[in-house]
Amino acid sequence: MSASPRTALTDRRPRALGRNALGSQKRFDRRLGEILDHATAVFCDKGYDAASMRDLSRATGMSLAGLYYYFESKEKLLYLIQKHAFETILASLRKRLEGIGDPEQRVRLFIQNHLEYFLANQKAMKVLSHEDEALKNSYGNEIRAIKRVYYRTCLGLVEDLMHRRGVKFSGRIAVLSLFGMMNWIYTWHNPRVDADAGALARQMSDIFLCGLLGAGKLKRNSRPAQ
Amino acid sequence: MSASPRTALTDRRPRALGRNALGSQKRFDRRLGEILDHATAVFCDKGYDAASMRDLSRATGMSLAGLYYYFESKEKLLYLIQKHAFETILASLRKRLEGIGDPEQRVRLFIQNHLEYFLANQKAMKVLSHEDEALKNSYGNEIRAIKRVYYRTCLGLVEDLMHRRGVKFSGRIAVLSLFGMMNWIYTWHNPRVDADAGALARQMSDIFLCGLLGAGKLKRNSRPAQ
Amino acid sequence: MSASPRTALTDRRPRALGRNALGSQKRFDRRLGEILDHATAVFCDKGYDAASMRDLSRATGMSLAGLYYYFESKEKLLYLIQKHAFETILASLRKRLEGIGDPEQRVRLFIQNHLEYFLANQKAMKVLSHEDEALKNSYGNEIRAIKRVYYRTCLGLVEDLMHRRGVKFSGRIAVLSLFGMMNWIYTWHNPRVDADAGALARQMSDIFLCGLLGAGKLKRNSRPAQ
Amino acid sequence: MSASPRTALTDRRPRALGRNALGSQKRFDRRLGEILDHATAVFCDKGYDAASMRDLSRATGMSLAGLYYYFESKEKLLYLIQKHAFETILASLRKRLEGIGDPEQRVRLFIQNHLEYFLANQKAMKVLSHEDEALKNSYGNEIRAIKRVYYRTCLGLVEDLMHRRGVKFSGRIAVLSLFGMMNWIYTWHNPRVDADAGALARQMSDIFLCGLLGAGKLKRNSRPAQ
DNA sequence: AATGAATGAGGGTTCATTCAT
DNA sequence: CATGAATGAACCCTCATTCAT
Repeated sequence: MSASPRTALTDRRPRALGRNALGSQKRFDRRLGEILDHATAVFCDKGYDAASMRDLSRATGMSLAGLYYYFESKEKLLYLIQKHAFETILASLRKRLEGIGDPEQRVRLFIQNHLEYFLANQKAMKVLSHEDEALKNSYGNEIRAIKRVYYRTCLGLVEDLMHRRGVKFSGRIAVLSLFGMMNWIYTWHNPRVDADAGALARQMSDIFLCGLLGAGKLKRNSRPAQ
Repeated sequence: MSASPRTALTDRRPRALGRNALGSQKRFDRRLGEILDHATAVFCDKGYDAASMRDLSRATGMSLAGLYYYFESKEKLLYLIQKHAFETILASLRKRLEGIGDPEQRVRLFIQNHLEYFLANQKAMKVLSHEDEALKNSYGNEIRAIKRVYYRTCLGLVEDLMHRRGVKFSGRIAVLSLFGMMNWIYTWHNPRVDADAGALARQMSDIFLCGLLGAGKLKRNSRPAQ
Repeated sequence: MSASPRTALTDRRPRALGRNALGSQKRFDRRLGEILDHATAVFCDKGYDAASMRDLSRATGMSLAGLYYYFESKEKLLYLIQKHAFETILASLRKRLEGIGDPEQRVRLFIQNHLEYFLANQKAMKVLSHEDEALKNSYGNEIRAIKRVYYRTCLGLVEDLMHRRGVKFSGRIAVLSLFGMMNWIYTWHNPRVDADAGALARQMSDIFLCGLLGAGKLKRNSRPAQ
Repeated sequence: MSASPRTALTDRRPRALGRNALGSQKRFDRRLGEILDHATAVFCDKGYDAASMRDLSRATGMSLAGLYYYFESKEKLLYLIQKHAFETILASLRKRLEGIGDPEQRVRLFIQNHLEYFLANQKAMKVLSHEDEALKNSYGNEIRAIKRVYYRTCLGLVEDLMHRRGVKFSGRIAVLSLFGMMNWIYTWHNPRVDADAGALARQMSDIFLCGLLGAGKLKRNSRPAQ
């Protein structure tokens, strides 16, 4: 995570920056990214609620009070982790979809993008999937808003495809089933045993697309449930 | 939710209970079941780690110390909830599978059984799905053992079906994808908006079965991963 | 302990006794003695404060509430144990001193009586020695009163002896040193390794008597402290 | 009471402390020593088991949580108190024995050292004597190891003396009787009534030495028990 | 830029005890 | 004669967070 571009994850710089402003800001963000990485690992292992700031202090090698120089609360840490993951995956998706016209290809691309990021950032994605309800109030609202955008993007792709193929099926059920297939991975994927992101994406795409297109041609599913 | 046999709970009580009247045993189990139900709701809402015994005390209307008369620890509560859910769903599955021979029907039945129980006991099933790693040591091992049995049952059904249809696909990926589709439901299902268990089961079965059988006939999936 | 004579250890019989009164009282006292024995063992092993009524319940095989039929409180249990021990040892001492005139023999007899009871009732005596300050208020006062009688008895014997031999030494220091020697035994005596009560009594008597009579003839101890 | 080296306490703190300023270390140790002193008083008055961390919080004027910044557990507190007492008394003993050759003088010096420390640190010594079994596992083992060294030192002095004087007596019984005499003091010594350490040491030394040397010349004790 | 020291609130759990039966 | 069920108070300990430095 710390390697990816990150621009001003937080604006909570405590005091006016002198002539060294730019370098200082950069250093701040680098340190912050490192902490975020450690926090991701700890939240992944113990769960957000069970993880303590002391665990984080130990993991980062930074003092308890030092952490609060970078983050105003434990909640904010989770918020930053989740926001960063969502924004990165969304940005990557948008770039990849540019110039791709074929609706099936676009859905396959969505799945591939999701799984590649998922397996390359398993810990962050587990935290994203598992700590879905941990954030309350404005932090939570902001994350939920991004999530909705992501969901709707997928829904658009799927409905596009169904429309082109003359298939009738509940887009909501289809998309949420797809997310289930993909996000559940964090509960079982073992890198030493299971296929890599490319193979996994192909298999899940095949199941999902054959399933959706096949099911959509059966009589009973021809009226989409709301 | 009906209670587990009393013997499981007696360890921490001052002395072994010998000659309980039958009525007393029944009353004990009824009270125990009520508490378990409240605990399920609380664990569902706040998550196991974030839920406190004081929350439970409030929810049940029983004193904090009173709870410990029925349960020796918070962990044991979660254990009993998860064990009960798994055992009930497994027992129901076995009964339903009796006398059904058609492999596709058997897979459909598995899905239907899972979703019916899932939606009829949403809170318990969220606790089962979401608190998968919360239990440690022997409690955790016991639950994981039941879970493995359940997983293997499903794997058997799916592999049976693939074999009959001459389909090649990784059974592991197929089954885990199916579980993902189904278990993810707890994150989105809204009884006022979404279809009921029967309809949902039909739709997911269609996607999964069309998907699996279709995908299994594509060239690239003809060699099962690992 | 239950084998020794015990007359109405408690008068807390809950209701009027019918025609079966005497037998009932006997049965009550027998049961009570059994419980007292178990309590002695538990207090000895864990210490009075660390021992819980649940420990006692377990040890006696009686329900928690059942214990309270025999004893009104945990404190009363300790009180009864200590009182019984002191009264028994005092009664035995008085009997043995009857008809013995020689002052040295009388002191030796005191030591022998103390150590015989100590080793025959090690657990009770550890509870007596170690939980010296655990009892408060009236229970504590009563025990302290018996203890004072016991102490003064010993002091009388020792001062008698010193007087006869023309020895000057602080009786208080002498007697309290003797009690220290004897009571400390509970911290080290191992029945499989150490001598029995008779031998031990002889050795301690020799040390104490030679010591007191020898020391009392040195110049510097000839003015007793206070 | 001076504090133990900080390293012993750092385990539970969020991260290993590296570059503490020397002044900081000193301040920490001073505070730690103050708390240890208060804890000693509280453990002395109520007993280790009956004393609560809240009692300590009250006695020190520090918050409950604040105490845990200095000590990781109640048990560790007792451990530090006992260890400090034993190590101080042992160090003092070794210094005093240097250059003293006469066996009798060496035993007298042992007694004097013990009683001087005992009366100068009555509370700590009561905690040492009375809470002998409270510490379990590794803490307990460590304290027991120091205690054994102390015991054997004394045994060596006493056996030396007996050998020089041609006296036969069980060294074990002699030494343990001496410890009994001395350690029992915490149950009765009243500074306003009783002699000071010097006088007490002289009296006890006289009793013990006259006793041992006298008893060792009586016929019956000429074969040492075990 | 980061820390040591400290805290109020709350965590899970156990306590001695009671009372209707 | 003895119990099962229940409780308020207290237990030891950890939490996220702050603030002077």
